[in-house]
Amino acid sequence: MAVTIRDVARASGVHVSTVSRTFSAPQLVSAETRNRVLTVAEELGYRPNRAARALTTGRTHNLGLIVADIANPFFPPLIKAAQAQARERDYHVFVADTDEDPLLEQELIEMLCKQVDGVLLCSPRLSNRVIERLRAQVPFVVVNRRVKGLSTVLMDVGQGVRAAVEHLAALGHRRIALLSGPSGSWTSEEMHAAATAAADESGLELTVLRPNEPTEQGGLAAAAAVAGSGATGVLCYNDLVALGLIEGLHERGLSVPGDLSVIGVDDSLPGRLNRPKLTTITMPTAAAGRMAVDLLLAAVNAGDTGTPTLARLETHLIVRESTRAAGRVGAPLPA
Amino acid sequence: MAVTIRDVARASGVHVSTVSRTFSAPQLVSAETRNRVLTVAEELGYRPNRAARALTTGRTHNLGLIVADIANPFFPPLIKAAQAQARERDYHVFVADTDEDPLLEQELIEMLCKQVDGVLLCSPRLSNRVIERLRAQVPFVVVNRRVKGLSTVLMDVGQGVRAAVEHLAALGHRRIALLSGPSGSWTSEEMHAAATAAADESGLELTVLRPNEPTEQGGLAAAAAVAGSGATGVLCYNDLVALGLIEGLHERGLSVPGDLSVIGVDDSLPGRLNRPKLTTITMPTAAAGRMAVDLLLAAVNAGDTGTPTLARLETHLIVRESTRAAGRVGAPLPA
DNA sequence: CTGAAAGCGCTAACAA
DNA sequence: TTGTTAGCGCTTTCAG
Repeated sequence: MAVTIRDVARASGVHVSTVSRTFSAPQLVSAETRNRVLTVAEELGYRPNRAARALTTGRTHNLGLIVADIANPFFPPLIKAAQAQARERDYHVFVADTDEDPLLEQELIEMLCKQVDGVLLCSPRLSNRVIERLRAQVPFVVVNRRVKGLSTVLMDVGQGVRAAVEHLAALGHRRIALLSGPSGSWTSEEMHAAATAAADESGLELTVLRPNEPTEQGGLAAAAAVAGSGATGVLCYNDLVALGLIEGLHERGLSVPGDLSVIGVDDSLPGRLNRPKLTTITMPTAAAGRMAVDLLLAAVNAGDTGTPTLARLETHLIVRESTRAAGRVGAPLPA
Repeated sequence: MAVTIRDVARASGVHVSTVSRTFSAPQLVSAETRNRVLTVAEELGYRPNRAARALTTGRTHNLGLIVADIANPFFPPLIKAAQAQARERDYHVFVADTDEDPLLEQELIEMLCKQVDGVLLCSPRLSNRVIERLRAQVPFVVVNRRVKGLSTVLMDVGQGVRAAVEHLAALGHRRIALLSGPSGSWTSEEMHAAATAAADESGLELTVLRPNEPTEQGGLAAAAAVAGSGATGVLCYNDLVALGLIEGLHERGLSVPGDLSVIGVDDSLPGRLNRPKLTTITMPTAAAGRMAVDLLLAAVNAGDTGTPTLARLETHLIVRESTRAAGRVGAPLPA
């Protein structure tokens, strides 16, 4: 086995508790001994064993990050930002993928919770009831979902959706469609509510098509329904769905933005690289990841006494090339 | 604090060691007591504390997974597969992102190694020397890099590269370019070697442009050089670079596949969704992730006695829409 | 088959 | 400022 605190104590001629202090409360140790211990520790390649430390302190310095699908391009920037932020705070993060399965999600939380100080739940599919039961075991922070009493990071997709609907209206579209996401998705509900209200205000006719898988297949599968709906502008649950839809429309001889305008959500890499470049709603995933970690750490440190924080992050419409004035095939791109 | 083994022991009227056995060596406990303990444990919601267990057994049942950039679409499928496989084996995985920084990579390994039974290094940028020093601390398995004495999963990109070069030759291209990747990348070296050999065999003139950032920016930045090179066929380090290159070529009024044929590597989501759909070399990332976990677990269980395994996974050329016969603008797609 | 006891590596009172 | 002493939750001999 590796070098322990005892080896360092022996080699530097002090008691283990002094070595311990050197690392966890350096100011309680004289500069002289501290330096000696540090030198010896360095020479021996000593690293405190965090698992052992966790046993006495009750703090593992680990976080759990649970996402529905790592391969969905929405998540990687969030994961990346979260683990970077965590590392900055001297925390490590377990990443687990639920495959969009609520049961697996719950099981993962229960498996992980003994090993972490807190869990970050991203767009969870779990029912609020279950989440509230689980929170007795471990602090949670939730991203893109509202759970009473929990700190939350929300990406205010409604904002972007309103802008998107207005954008479509300004381009002269009269009938629009919304390809919503999986049931249980907070984001999808928000989009629905915002789109309904905004369509109403702009006097647009809105068709809601749902539910759809949050993948390119979902979009592809919805192409027929969209084509049959008479809508000329489509707002999709995410970029992948939008891209799949464009593909499916293409197969039917319909062009984007020539025949239909399509808008995605996420501002993901595939959308940015697509041709036509996808008009989309930004989701500040990296910022959300960082913020969620900070809120989680705050919750961890506050114990049960802390008041939950609600962070609302702005989203924006980014107009690119997949939207265009209605009914004028070949018309120039909007300025 | 949560419910411990002691609570279960008390509530079921047995000694803690019996409870312990019930979970870690059930066959040593009579069916009757076992059931009683299990029932009580269930009722109390008891979960063994893995950190405490690790202290005595020396096994954390955790793995570390270190990648250069989570946001690079090459990695998410690998991460997803690895953590799924690990969970299957009752392991959890820490995911850490090095931002392509060798120093950070080393630091992460050292921070993590006390908490994990083994580390999965994906396309590491670390020098072999450092890796060999570190392996004294913790078992490693390496993906897409050869390190003497370590179990390794290699995606045999050379195979795909040869097919790609032959494909280009068959399409009538005479001058081709290779946009290689970052220095220190094993994959890039392999591509270089294979491309050189294959170009030679096919009588093609090969220009190597390097190094390039493994991102769309890298491809974008290389567009001028590619345009100036006189090559009509380009093989890129990965799909992102290829997509960036296509973009940059476009800005210069050059079309793909009309004027130039472009091939990527990875078969990533953005490449599949791009228009033209990218001709690319598959990288079996999911299979690699699963296999790497199994090799790592084997190494963990074998201790120092095990012989390292070398797994070579096949790669293939997938011809899609970004390649076309040379010099015949507007010619039909190849069958 | 079960209990007792020691100890994994570390921290946290408490004394000195 | 440092050493002493007790554990944290669990496994693992060793007896019984």
